[in-house]
Amino acid sequence: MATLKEIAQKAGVSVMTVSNVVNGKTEKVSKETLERIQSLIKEYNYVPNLNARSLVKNNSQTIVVFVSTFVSHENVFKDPYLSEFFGEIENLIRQNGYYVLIQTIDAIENAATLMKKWKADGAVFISPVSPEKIHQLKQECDCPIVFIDSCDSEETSLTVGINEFKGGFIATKHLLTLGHRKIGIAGYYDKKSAIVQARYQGYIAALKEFGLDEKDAVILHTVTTYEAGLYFGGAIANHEYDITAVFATADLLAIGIMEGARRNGCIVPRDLSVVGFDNLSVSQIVTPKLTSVSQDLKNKAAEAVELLFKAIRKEEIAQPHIICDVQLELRQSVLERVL
Amino acid sequence: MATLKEIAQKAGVSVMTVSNVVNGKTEKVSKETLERIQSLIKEYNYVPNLNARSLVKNNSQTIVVFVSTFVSHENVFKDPYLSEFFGEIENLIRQNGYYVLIQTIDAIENAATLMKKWKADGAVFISPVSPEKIHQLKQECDCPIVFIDSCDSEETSLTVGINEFKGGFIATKHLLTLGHRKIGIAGYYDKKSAIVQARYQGYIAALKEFGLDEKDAVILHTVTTYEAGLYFGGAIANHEYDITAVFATADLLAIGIMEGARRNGCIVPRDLSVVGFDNLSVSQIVTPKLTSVSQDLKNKAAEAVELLFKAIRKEEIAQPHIICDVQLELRQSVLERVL
DNA sequence: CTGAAAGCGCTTACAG
DNA sequence: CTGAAAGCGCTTACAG
Repeated sequence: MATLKEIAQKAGVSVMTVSNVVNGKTEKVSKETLERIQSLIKEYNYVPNLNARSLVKNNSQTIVVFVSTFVSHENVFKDPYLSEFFGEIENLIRQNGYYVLIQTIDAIENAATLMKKWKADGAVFISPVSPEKIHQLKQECDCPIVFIDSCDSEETSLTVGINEFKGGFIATKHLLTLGHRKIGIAGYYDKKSAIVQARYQGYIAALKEFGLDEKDAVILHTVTTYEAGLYFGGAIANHEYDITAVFATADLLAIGIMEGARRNGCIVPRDLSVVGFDNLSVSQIVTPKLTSVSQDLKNKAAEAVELLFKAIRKEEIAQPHIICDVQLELRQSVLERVL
Repeated sequence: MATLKEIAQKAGVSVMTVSNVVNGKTEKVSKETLERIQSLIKEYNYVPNLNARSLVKNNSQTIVVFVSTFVSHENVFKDPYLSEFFGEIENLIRQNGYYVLIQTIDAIENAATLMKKWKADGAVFISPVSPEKIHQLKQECDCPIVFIDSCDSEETSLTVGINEFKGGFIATKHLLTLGHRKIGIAGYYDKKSAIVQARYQGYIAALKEFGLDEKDAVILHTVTTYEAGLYFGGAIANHEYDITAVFATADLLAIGIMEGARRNGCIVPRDLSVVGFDNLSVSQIVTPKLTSVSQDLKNKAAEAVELLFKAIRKEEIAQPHIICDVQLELRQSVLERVL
């Protein structure tokens, strides 16, 4: 492997001059020297050693993308939402001329060490992190970090999320508008999860707008998997819940509910209307196609990366907490309720 | 940020001694010194600078995972197969104590430069690479590289693939065994793609085993998308092809075919049997559930990573070309053909 | 426009 | 068991 020094010797110039042309500071170099060096670089196939550069510059052109395996200790890239979002993030970081180091972690504690080891210029956490952990991470790290789908109101935290409240609201309102009055909400109802809480609040707000209230809420507490959906779909079909529609806080859960209901003789949307959340591409493939709350992943990723690079460039950040819009994708899993 | 030097000063020892304890060479250090240094490391929260270490060791504990955007310039992580496989690979590399740098590339030419810049210890290409490109990459790089789903017979190339021939064979044989004699094969029939060729050869071999031959083959030439499937499903329903079953070389295509056929009054599996390829998790969610050729992604990833690290450790490699087994997941999209 | 030199933080023989 | 010193390949003031 050729080094700066070798190229400099062949060219009969100093190392510094070669360094300058490698880094595009060509205004400091005479035309002849420039050309001579450039052809030498080509000839010897010179590639700068990033480790050496990073050592002196004390950075690394690297962004670490963290994804947690807290919940499932499975392969997190099986999750289509996470994979697709990661793809968008990777794309944008690369376009900014940075490298992406991907790291799945089971304990947030290791994250800070990793960033320091690498002299990372920034980091993105694409799975939710609690406010306490966010606080801790900010203490330990000196590089900017953007947190996705995490709730933290501190001015100095950078977060990008979606309007969870609105998601719950428009899903429920859609069902109400079509005449449904007995509407369940299915999901992992965890008081600690701000995300789920917000969706639930949106659900309640919609109910209230139609003269119902909290005691009309029907909560189907469950993990958000296809299999759980099968179970609850069956339960609904067997009238264990008195509802004509259900808002599932995850598409896979919704799809499971549709299938579970069908297996028990309850046809969606004729007998039961279903709205999902996430608008996974699979929701367009199942029968009936699933009506779902959709987020614009491309936009969300763009906001996150923009926020990150603004912070890296030490620009002023007017709005450190970005909330992306959601909308309802109308498809075939919802039908008017004839009263 | 604390450095070795600082810790050494506080401890009243040389830099080398601290380096030794950081690297676990504790047998060279007296117990008291060891403990003193360890507590200092903790107190000052010392984290070694990987860039400095890499510079002197001329490696980086880093594996680059390349995924190409040749075909679609879209977000490649939308592809569930690729995402899941990447997740498995990432998992295993990390468990081996290495870091993974992910890089999507549109031109293979950039790959070699990147590996050199980073002093990568190894690389994995998770999308197919042509034999010529493989040859070129091996010339330019000095680190081991494992190629997934790529065909190259050179002794010095490391490849991990699946038994594509068997995949085509068992899918077709399954249909034949159930009485089907007019069986189409749907996929991107590209003479240059060894993968597709092998599946096609398996299809033909199965036909021959049942007294049919190449002229009984019905090729539905198409890109392997859901939308294309919709079209061909419709075409089949409208008798544009004289077939009672179809082997689709991709699940999404197969699912599209089922839906396209259904929309045109042709019910799967009653009127048409369908076999897919890849066994994506979505194939278990659609109605009817899709019978599909399945590969063991976990095993494939394990083989790839084992091969890579064997090469990195310079162990002898008995078998540089690994072909993983496939099997047929029987579900609901195939029915016996009553003659 | 170009050069000589210091230094980034680490590891590694070599010597004691 | 411990240390002094060289060196990895680069960048960056500083000087001319």
